[in-house]
Amino acid sequence: MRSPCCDNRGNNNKGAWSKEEDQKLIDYIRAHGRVCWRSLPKAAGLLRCGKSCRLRWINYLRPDVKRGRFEEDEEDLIIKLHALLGNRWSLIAGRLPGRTDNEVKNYWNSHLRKKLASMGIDPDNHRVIHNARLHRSHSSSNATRSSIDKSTNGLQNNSENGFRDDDDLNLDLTISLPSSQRTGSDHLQNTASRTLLLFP
DNA sequence: AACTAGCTCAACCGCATTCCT
DNA sequence: TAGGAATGCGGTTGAGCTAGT
Repeated sequence: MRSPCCDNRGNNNKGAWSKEEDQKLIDYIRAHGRVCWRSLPKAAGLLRCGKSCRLRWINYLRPDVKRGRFEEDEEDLIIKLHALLGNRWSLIAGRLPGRTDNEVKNYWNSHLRKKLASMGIDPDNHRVIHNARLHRSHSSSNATRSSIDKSTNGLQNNSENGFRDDDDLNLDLTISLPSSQRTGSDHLQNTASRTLLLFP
């Protein structure tokens, strides 16, 4: 029905990007700005599909991409946001300047899932596993855990907001983007009355 | 030194959503 | 308003690296 967004006719490169390809993409975007991704590869002389170029730019080549280890406060923020938003990686990443959705997703799956599990918290729904052995010896784990307790249990028990104890955490939210990305229409709005301001 | 298991992360894939005519 | 094109998103894969045996 719909034609594939990438024509896999066999003349497109796949796999890791070479330095030359990176440079071509950087040079082209510097010269022309962000144009149509579909036409970019041809115009830039790249044997890649537009999707691949977009991903490479957003996740790796963008000048404002922050690389390296996640700070402890970033970890806590990811955990809190995941408790509220679920696997909405792009929304979570939008709250972490310089981080990409792919990076956050990878970090969640490789580090934070295990961290929460080791603390006796189900990483999928952020609820305490009652019969789990809790490891409270690690100080950062304690801090993280207590923050999660506040954010999740606090929500669950927030009767004045009308939340029931068994309310699902997959809430509808009103979320404003970081100021650098915000536009007049750039926000998600829910029609229900449950509005959580994630940050004051 | 050689092998293996586990981990990390860049990249791919397919579906969903938005945009445009 | 419908339908196709373009873009965005989240799940998954696999290559490369490292630690353990």
